[in-house]
Amino acid sequence: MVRLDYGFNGYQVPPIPRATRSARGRGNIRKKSDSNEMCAFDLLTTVAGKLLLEGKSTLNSSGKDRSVVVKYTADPVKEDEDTSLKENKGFFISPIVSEAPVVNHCLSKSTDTLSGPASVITSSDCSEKLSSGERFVNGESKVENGNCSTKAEQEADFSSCTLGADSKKQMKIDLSNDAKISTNKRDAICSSEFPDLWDRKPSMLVALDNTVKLSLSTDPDPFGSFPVIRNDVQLANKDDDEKSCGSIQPSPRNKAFRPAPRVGDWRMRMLRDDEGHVNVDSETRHVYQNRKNGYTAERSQRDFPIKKRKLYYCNSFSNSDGGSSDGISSSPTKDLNRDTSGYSLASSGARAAAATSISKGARASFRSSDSHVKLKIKSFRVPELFVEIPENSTIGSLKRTVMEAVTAILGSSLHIGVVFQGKKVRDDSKTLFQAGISHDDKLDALGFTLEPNPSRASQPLGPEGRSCVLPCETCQPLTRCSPAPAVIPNGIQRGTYNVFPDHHPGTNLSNFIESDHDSAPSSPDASLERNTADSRALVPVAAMDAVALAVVPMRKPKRSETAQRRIRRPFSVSEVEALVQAVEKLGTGRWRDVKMRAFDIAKHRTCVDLKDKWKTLVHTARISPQQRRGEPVPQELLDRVLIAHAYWSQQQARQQMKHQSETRLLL
DNA sequence: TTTAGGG
DNA sequence: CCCTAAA
Repeated sequence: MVRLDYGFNGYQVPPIPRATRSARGRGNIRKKSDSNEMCAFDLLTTVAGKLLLEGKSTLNSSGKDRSVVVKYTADPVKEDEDTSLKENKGFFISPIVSEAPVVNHCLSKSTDTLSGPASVITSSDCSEKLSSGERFVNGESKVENGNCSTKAEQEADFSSCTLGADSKKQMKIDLSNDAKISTNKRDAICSSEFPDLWDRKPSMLVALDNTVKLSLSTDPDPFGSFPVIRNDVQLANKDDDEKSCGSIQPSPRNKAFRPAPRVGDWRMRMLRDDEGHVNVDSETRHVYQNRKNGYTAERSQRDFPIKKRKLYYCNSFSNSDGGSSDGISSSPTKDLNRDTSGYSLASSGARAAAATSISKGARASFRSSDSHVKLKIKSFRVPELFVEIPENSTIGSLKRTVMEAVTAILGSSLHIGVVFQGKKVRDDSKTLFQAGISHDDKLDALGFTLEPNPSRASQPLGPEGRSCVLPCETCQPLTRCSPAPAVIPNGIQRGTYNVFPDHHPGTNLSNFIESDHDSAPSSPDASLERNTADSRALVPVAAMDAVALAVVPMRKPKRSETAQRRIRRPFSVSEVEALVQAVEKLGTGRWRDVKMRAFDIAKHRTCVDLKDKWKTLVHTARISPQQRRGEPVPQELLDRVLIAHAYWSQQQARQQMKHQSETRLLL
C-alpha cells in the first residue's frame, strides 16, 4: 500500500491486480450475505401483505420524504397455524414524518361533487383551482346498509365515514383527525341494488373474499391465511412533480392540509386490495425460493425489479371467462366479509357492495356548468405484484424491495387507458365531448385502466411461464364497474396517458437505502412507528376505496421481450457525496470497488451506474451552474469531483507512461 | 463480470 | 440509462 501525498490524503494507489481483487471482493460479498441478519419473523417466500402508498405520490421527484414501512401484526387467534406469521403484514409507503402532506379526504364541499365512502380524491379536488373557495373540512359521513354510495349526506365534506351500522364486530378505523370508519359484516355494505353489474362469473379474487379479511385490531383474522397484497398508491402527475394532496391520511397527527400547488394537477390514487389467494400463493411460492444459497438476499433484491424478472405483476384473475373486472372491485369487499360462511354468498355480497358503490360513485360524476367534466377517481388498482425475498433478509431490505417493486410498476410500466361504455377509447385526440363522456348519465360507463407500457409489456410470468396476463378483453366488462370518479384535470382531454409521464418522478429509493445504510432505524422507522397505528387504520379505508374502485389493471398478453428500461433514479446528494468520496479514495476505473465501498447496499446502483454518474458529475462540474439541471449538487462536491478527476486522470496517464517506458525497455 | 465509451 | 466491445 502506498499512500500518496499528492492531492488527497487518503488516496490509495495500489491498484490490486484484477484477479486478486475480484477474488477478494467476491469473498467479501459472500460473507456479507451469509451474515445477513435474521429477521425476527419469517417473511418467507413472499411479501404478503398490503401495500399501501399514501401521502405524497411516490412518483414525485421528491421521493425523499417517504419511506416504506413494514407492519406486522401478530394474530393471536391464528397463532397455532403456521401461516399466522405470514399474515397481517403490511407495507406502507408513507411520508416521512411531518412531511406528510395530507388531508384525508379532499372532498370538496360543493354539492356537485359526490364521493363514495372512503373515497379518495384526485387531482383537481385538491387543486387550487377547483378548490378555490372550497374547503376541505372534516365532516362525517355514514354509509349504511346497502348504501355505499353517495347520498345527500355525503355531499357534505367529511373525513370519515361509517359503514355498516350493526354488527358485533364493528371495526373502527381512524382515517385521520377524527375520522372513523366502522364497518362490519359484508351484509352491512352489500347492496342488491345493482346486482346486474355483477352477473359475471366470480373470479378468484371474489373467491378470496371468503378468506381475506379486513385487518383491524378487532378483527381476529385479518387476512385469513393467504398472502395478501394490498396497496394503495397515490400517483401524482404534476407539472412540477410537486407535492400533492388528497391522500389518505394515516396519521391523525398530520392535520396540516397541503393544497396542491398547481392547477390542473392530475393525481389519482391507486388502490389495490387483497389479491392473494390460495392458489396463487402455493403456485408462486416456489418462485420465491432461492436458487442458490449464495444467491440470496443481495442478489435477488438487486435484480429484483427489472431485468431479472423477479418482480412481476399480474392479475390474479383467473380470467376464466366472461372477463372479470372483479379483481378490482371485489377486493375491498373481501375485507368486509367477516362471514366466511358461504363462498357464493360472500361473493355475491361483495359484488353487490362493489356494484353499489361503484354505480353510485359514478353518479358522483357530474358535469359542471363550465363544460368541464368532473370525475373523481377514487382509486386505481395497481397490478398485482410479487416480491421475492429471502427469509433471512432484513426488514430494511424488505422495505426496499417492496419499494422498488412498487416504484418499478408505478414509475415505468403503466399508463392509463380509458374505457367508456365498454370500449376502449384509444383516440387520444378525441375530446371528451366527442367521445360522449360529457353526459352525466353516461359517466358511470367511464372507466380507467392501468395498463402496462406497451414497450415493456412482457413481463416475466411465473416460473413455469405461468401466465398472469390478463386478457385485454377483460377490460371490457370492467367498464361498468370502473366508474373511476375523479375530477378531471384540464389536461385529460389531451390524452390520458400523459398522466404518467415517463420521467417518473424520481422515485428516489436512495433514502431507504441510505437510511438503511445508516443502519439507524432513524427517520423512516420513526415515521413508521408513528404511522403504524394509523396505517392500520388505513386498511379499512383502502378496502372501502377498493369497493368503489373502478379501474381494472390489465396487461397486454404479449409483447416483445423488450427489456424494460430501468426506472430513473436520480442520485441524491448524499449518494453523490458517497460516490465522490469513494472515487477520491479509489480512483476512477475501479468502479466495482467503488460500488462495494459506497454502494454495497444500494442494489440498484451498478458499477456502470456509478461510472456513468461520475461521468455526468464531471460534466456537471464543468458547466455553468445555470446549465445544470436536476437536484443541485453542492459546489463543494463538484469541486472535489474535478480535483479527483484531474488527479486520477493524471495518475492514469502516468501509469500509461510508465507502462510504455517499461515495454520500451523490454524491447 | 467489469471497464470504458459511445449513444 | 442503455448497449457493447474488450478484457
